[in-house]
Amino acid sequence: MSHELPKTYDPGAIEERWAEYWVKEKLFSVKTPAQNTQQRVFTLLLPPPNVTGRLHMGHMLNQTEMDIIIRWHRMRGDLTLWVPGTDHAGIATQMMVERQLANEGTSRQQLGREAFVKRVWEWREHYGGAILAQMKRLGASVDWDREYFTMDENLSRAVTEVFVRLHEQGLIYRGKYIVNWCPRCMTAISDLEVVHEDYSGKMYQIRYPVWGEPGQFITIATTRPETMLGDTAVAVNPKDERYVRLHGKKLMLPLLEREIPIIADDFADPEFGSGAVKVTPAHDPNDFQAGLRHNLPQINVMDEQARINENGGPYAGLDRYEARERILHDLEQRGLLVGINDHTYAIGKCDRCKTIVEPRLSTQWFVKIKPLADHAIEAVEKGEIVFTPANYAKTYFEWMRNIYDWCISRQLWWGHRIPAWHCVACHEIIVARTTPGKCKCGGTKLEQDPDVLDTWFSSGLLPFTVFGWPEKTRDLEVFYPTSLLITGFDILFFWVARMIMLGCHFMADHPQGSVPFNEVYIHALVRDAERQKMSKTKGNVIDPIEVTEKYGTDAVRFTLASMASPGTDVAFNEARTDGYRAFANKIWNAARFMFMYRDRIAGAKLTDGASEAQLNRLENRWIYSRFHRVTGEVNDSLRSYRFDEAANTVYKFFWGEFCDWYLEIIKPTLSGNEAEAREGLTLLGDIFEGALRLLAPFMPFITEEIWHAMYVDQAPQKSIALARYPELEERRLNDRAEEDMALLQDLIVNVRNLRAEMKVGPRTKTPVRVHASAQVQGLISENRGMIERLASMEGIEFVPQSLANAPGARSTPNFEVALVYERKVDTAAEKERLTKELTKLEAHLASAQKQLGNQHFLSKAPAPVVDGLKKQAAETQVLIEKGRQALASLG
RNA sequence: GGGCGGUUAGCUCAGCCGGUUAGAGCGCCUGCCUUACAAGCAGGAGGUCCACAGUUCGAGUCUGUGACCGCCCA
Repeated sequence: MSHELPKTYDPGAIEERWAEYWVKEKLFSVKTPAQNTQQRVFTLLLPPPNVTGRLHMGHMLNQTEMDIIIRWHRMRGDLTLWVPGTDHAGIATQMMVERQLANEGTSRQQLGREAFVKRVWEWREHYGGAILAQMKRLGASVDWDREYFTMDENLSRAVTEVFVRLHEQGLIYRGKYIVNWCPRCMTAISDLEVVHEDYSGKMYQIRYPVWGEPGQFITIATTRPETMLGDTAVAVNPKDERYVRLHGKKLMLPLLEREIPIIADDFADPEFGSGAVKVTPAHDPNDFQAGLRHNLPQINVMDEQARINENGGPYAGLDRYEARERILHDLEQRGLLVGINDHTYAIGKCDRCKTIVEPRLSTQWFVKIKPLADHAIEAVEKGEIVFTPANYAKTYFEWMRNIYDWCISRQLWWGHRIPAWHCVACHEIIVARTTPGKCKCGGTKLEQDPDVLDTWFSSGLLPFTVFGWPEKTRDLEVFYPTSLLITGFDILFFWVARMIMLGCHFMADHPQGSVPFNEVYIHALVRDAERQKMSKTKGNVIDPIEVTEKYGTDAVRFTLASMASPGTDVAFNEARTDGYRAFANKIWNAARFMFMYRDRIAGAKLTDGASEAQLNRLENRWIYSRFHRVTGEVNDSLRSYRFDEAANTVYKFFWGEFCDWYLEIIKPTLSGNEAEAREGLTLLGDIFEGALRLLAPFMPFITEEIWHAMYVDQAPQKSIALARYPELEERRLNDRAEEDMALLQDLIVNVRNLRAEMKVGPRTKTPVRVHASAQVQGLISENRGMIERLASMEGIEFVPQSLANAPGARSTPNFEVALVYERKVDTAAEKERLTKELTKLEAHLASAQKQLGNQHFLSKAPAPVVDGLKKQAAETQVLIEKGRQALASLG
């Protein structure tokens, strides 16, 4: 087996190969476990992307976080299941296919319902689920054998079952209410699917003549004058003295010249406008309520495309905005339009197509939500579900406590058809699991309700339906509740809240608890580098596949992980990705370094495990200690979903300690005595292999490639993803080694620093003088070779006298060091540097002394803080003295 | 109108339970193609932690007020 790695890291050359391998080998497939399985279980459900969707950065962030957590759990030995799937996405998909039909010069109406639905299925066969293919390429370690689609037969059956049961329990009802109506999609939509926007429009003042009292008017104000065609009253506040004399009288509705009553109702605000308000029960939710209170007729004046219908008299057939113009014109002619002023108000738009929503009276199906919400609130209050970041629980409560019934019917053709049948004879409605044969009245002509269900109705059931509910399956027993949900805050209400409500309701008797997941991790939005929301119209959308091709999947994943700190949005910055590609390249070259020595040293092996004998060397004790400390930190960070911390910790360790220091230190060992070189290389292999496992959840591709290459014959597992994740081993921690190493690094950096300042050429080796305690001298002597090489120097002379005022010297609390070099120090520059440093030190000492002089501090602050400050003050004092001497000696 | 979040280096962001001299990446400056890596190495500059007031022995961190930016809900 050849271990030649190309000189430059080329992600394109390795990633596709491993991505295919993982899928082909079914490495992440999980079979239904046997009855007696004791393994800890970790389950995650992929928030199903729309079947119409293309992968965007938000998905990639979401999936990266999930994959890191999943790979981490799997490597920790859990039975780890990640279930993928897609959502049929009612409106979105229907729109997509309708657009296609329009291009072909036809329409769904011309096709008819059955043919249209068939057409959508065909569309799905050809184009659906592109996103899952992209996920495969990105290496998401999901169980592809369990892939679902929300319209699958079994899932659809479960949807019917849920609908019927809720109906039986009185939690689903049908009725005529004001709903948000999208005139373009020609369907009702839920409150959540309406986005509110400020709109600079006009407010119109219109006079309504008092019936039978010529010359008397009430003036009302409205932003939607066209709805006056449906007015069935005008309301005034009962306490409003201006109108007391008109109570019980009637008005003439202008244009249609209909008689409408004046009603007294608190909802008319005396402070607003004239204090009188028109009441249109069929086209405004507040008016609808008022209409019910006063028994007013409801006159619907618009059809499903928001054109004025036959109730609009002469305006019938006009679009709502044409009608507005005509009505204003006619009112003006009659002298009834008495004012127009600018007015900014909120309008609702359809989330999907941005058409202005029309509140409209129509018959729909609703879920009575309060009983469901109560349990869902309780589950979070009791801590059965924990939110991270915690403040999202507050947002959740806020919404759940002010929740309205959920309109679940949609006037679409693509989706789960409502399992209700209407008897043509007696209009009875029969809700049933299967098509009923006949009605109670004996009628056999039954027509299924034409509506389909809100897409979120079915996705809200997924945590249990993907495991076979309503059957009592073994999967359900083992995998429900899922362990964690990772998702964006944008679907907190759409999806997360609904899953909790439906899970708590339908899984109430589940032995492991009814909640659909025990934890929810909410991540932020991915924005562009300028913090702008990515959008097609702005043209600032970063295509994850494109950046992936440019920098490699591992680099993009690492970027997202390292920027995913909770609470703030991710401003995706390609410069960062470029930096992490460099990191991947660093890992790559460190591996090449290791393989180079394996080829060079006779009989060398990388995977024999570490030799304890090697631990007599400081650098080895140090790197083991560091590795285990870092391992502990990474595990802690992942436990609390601090992907950013985990990524940064592992990055700093690998690059800043392992590569920059350790590899440099061991070079002579590796090219020296053969036996020692062999041992040294084995130890290097041990550390490297551990580091690869530590990195694997973040960068699965490059670690997989190098890991396999480390084994001469065959790796112990089919994938590094199946190896064990590193765990902190206390016995490897070595404070002493870390302190000693820190001191030596400090010495080396100081010498490098002096060399740079005195402009010593890189090839010139300089001797140094060191003044230090006997103990420190011992440490330096033992590691003389390392120090000389890394600091490009030759010869260390220990001197008894202080070097503080020697030219070109550096002082630290542990040692003083000076270069022996004939070139003169740049006196002016050195003076400046010393002065600056002294100022800093003095300020610091002053503040330390002030605190130490404070009795309250001494008595109240914890001992380690006081001792630390004392030690530090003493050291600072010494450094100041040395600095002053040095400054004085410069003249 | 109600609620939530943010403001730290030129840029993008960390900074955990208040505790020693506030960190990283990118960018910038200086010197190096040192046989793993120039996508690199070594060294360096760069901060009134938005403002004010308070709590505290001690505040980037906690509290209040204000300014600015953003988000969600109505």
